[in-house]
Amino acid sequence: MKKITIGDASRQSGVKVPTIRYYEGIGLLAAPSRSEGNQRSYEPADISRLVFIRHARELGFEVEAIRTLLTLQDDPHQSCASADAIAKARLIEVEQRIRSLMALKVELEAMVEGCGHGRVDQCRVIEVLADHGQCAHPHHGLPVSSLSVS
Amino acid sequence: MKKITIGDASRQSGVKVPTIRYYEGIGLLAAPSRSEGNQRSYEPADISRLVFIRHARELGFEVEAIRTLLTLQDDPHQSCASADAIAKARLIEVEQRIRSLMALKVELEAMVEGCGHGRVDQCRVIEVLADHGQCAHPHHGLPVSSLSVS
DNA sequence: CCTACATCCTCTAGCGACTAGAGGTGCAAG
DNA sequence: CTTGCACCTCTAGTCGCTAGAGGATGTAGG
Repeated sequence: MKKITIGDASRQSGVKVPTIRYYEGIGLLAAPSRSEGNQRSYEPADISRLVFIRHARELGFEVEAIRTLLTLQDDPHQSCASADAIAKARLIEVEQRIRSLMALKVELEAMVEGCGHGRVDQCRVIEVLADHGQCAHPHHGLPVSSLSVS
Repeated sequence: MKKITIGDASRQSGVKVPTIRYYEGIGLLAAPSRSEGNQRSYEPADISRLVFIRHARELGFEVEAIRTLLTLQDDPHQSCASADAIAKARLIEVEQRIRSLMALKVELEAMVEGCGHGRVDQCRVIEVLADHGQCAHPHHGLPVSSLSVS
């Protein structure tokens, strides 16, 4: 048995070292055995689990959803209805988010296009922001709190 | 002059009461005058500023970008090149985010469709998550850290 | 065997943009 | 005068990490 250090686990899974420790802390990944010098030593199964987690995160699943998906994976005789429901919910979220972003895109394009590159008092960017009534769409349908840049 | 309470300011602007106080704390909104009983008393101009901020947040602008946009608005003789640049940068972000989400949508649809609604050991949702090689696309192009649900 | 140096360890604090709650005060209606 | 809501300040929590301090371990070369 060759021992997999946390650094190797990171390179093999694509999950950063501090993130692996973080996942252990929140109980997404079981605490691995330790070397004599107290260093974490992973098994190939842990790498698979990390890849699973990373992929799910890339797909935008929340940690709590991933926790559920992982317990499902651990017990393959269960019905996969929950996994299906989680994926479907995420799909709906993604579709809604795409629609919202499309509306934003239209509005941002109008702002940028309308800007005559002059002074601020003629700038459509500033103007549109100050007066929501000028929007192409009445609203974008998202609570302010739910916005993210990325 | 009728005094506008923070509650009225909230209702008129669509920004929640604690968020208004938060914006004051981070210097996005000037501290208003106070009533005898130490309660905030807003002017109509403050409401406009809050509407501006809310709209910009709805469009996904970061607080720091909004801070810049607000200083531009406060000095209308400046060139609006910065405002234009901020809006353009945001537009590019939105376009990239839409592309990423479209890729996710394709993958999630394949997962959901492939699920035979049986047991977990035949579930494509779990399977795809465990093995990134099964993805339609090699990757989604986003760092894990940049993902958000909304 | 000694020294570098990378990698590992734990722990705490910070990010952005709020949100929730505790514990207390102001104010307007009945 | 009391009820009850809206307001006040302050601290701490949310999510999913990320950064840094300060120290221990492991490995490769001399």
